[in-house]
Amino acid sequence: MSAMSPLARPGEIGHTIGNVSNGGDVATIKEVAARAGVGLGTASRVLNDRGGTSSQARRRVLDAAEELGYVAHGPARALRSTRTRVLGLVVSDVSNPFFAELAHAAATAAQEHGYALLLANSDEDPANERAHLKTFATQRIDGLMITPTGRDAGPFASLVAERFPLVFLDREIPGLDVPSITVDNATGIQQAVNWLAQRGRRSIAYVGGPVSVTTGTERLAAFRQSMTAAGLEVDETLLAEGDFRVHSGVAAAHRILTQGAPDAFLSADGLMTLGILQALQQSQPRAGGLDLVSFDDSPWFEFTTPPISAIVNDATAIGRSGVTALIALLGGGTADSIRVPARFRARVGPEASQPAEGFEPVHEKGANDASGDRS
Amino acid sequence: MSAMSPLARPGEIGHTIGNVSNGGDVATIKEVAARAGVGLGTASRVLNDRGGTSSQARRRVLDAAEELGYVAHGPARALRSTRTRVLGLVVSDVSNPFFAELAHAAATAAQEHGYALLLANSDEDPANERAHLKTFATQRIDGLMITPTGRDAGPFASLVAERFPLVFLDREIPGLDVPSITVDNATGIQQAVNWLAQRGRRSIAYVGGPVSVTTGTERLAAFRQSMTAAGLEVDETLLAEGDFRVHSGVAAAHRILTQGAPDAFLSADGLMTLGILQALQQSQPRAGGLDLVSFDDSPWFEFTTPPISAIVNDATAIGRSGVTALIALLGGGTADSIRVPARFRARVGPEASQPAEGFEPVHEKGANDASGDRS
DNA sequence: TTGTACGCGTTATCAC
DNA sequence: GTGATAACGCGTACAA
Repeated sequence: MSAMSPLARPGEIGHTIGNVSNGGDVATIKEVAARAGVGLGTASRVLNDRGGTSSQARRRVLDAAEELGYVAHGPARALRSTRTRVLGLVVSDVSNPFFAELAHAAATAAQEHGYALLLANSDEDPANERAHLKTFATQRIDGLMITPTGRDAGPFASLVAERFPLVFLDREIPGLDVPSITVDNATGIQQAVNWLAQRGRRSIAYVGGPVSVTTGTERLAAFRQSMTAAGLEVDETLLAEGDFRVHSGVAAAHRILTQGAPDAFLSADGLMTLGILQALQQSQPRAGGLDLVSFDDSPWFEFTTPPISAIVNDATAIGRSGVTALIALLGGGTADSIRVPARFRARVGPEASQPAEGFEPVHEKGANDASGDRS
Repeated sequence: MSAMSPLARPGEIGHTIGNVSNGGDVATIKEVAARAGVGLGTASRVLNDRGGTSSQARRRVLDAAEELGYVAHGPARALRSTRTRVLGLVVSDVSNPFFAELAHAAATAAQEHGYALLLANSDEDPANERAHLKTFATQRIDGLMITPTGRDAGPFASLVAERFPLVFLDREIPGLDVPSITVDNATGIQQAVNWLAQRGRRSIAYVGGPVSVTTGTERLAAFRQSMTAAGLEVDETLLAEGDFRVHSGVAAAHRILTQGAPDAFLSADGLMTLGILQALQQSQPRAGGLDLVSFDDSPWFEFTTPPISAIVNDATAIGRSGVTALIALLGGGTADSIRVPARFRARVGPEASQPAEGFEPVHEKGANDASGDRS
């Protein structure tokens, strides 16, 4: 059945995608050339828009391609050109809203540049990460974006040595000269701490990420520094190291609440924030209230008790910028590392009514424009 | 530089992934064979674990491959075998938590079966969908999973005619004989409506999805039927059609609240639920309270006012089952359509204290185990 | 401007 | 058990 199936519209995909169940009998460029009555080279030139062809031949080739439903054979093309038009994205965990938004942006941007996107989740396991890199290597992706797990340069050393197009997203590996698109952790944390300090909070608990990744270490360092700068003391018993997952937030908060009585919690990531919230519900409400601040924003932070203030981490910007940087690398150029700005979004309940000046208040009903309505 | 870069560990990916910036000088199977002192066929047989080789030759080939850092060339392999070991997933929008979880499960399952996963977002636009199918076709994916946008069989007709491995996820195209993994919309909605009825709610507003997709129509039909079965009347002014995005939930709720005074809202998807919640905050709280129920669960539903009850839509099961079905198709077998069970999770605030019997109460603090802590 | 021949890396089919 | 060799679909240098 090399004829088009009756239901298929001309120019549609369809029969051209088949390769397994059927005989893989898709029109080849050779057949297109034959039908157009031209040589193979001419057909190739026309289909790749490379000029040097008579408009007559061009017409005939395009018509033939249309009629046969020709779709270029990527693997064959890749074999010749050493380019697959496929990018790879290894993310910690797409089911984390931050990475989901990042993946959405990256996929869209890749598509805009004519690239397909292979997705994989490391789930914070270096073994998974290695396996995915191997898979991607076999697929011969043209470039790689990754949120690296761990601080080990090993898995990337050879890529760097070969100057393979590589971009780190959200995190980086210290000492490796690889373009990275990261958020401005320090400023974000600092704004949050300052805001808490202005509100009179003095005993601030901090639930950080794993020190094995830069987002873990940078945010923790920023917290310490910001506390000192604000004239507050860091109580080591109010510090916990989580793993960017919900449960670690629960556990951390429970432990902290056992050992002390903080008047605020600062969390290094959205999922742990959820965990902290769960733990808080199970504890006695503190007189004087308690502020909760999260790295990573979510639209529902507005609706909890207490409302959750956030350091807005622009995943879309990181995803898009990552693709842009990678495309530059692919073109043989260079790409600079980028620090995406973070901005603090204060949210307070109706009872605590004096807003600290200089911060964006969002507790008026309906003033929330970043409502997660994206598409 | 066909020698291994010094930093690379043996067996690591690395230089084998390079193909653009460097000369693409990766060890080929031919070089492996030469170094092992065997023929090309023997090398291929060993590297593909196809037996029929002496253990001696086997050893030599594996050693040579290790030393050269050989990684199979997927495109070349695909050219010959007509199999890419790549699956495609087109999802409505990965930044929607439901689809994010689905994508996570699908990617993991694919990896377990030795497949890579191409991801794309249709963003509910048929034009995007077509473009992605075209891209996937060019890449010669082995099989496709998709949450179809619209009811038009056109884009899939030729795939079906060719018996191309195809599975619908979450939705389906009526009249098309394609295995689908969908949730049991009817039962889920029915449980929700019954629960609301038992709580004495009589004026229930419904914010549905677009009627252009089966999740939109099925859930709406189930709502009407369940209302009737529960002895309740459907007030047409309390019905709205949204588009599965936040803003449509806001708009729908505003319109409904202008025209009537429902004592409950039922939403066909998690994002619209968020929108409804936003709208509710801007309106006068209703005496007697108001129940909010959402198709799709989220861990934070526990913490809002009012708490949000949910019809739990198991995205992980859908994603995993989709891959399983696709793998069966790839093996030349058949796959049955599956209806994943939905279960209702009631959540009520502390003030409304008489729980309806027969439903799972989750408002006790800390009883929430499905806390979104996945990885 | 056009057609032809070669080779990309791999697997499958043969004789040996 | 093993090693040549043909083919997969395509881009391109080269000849015409």
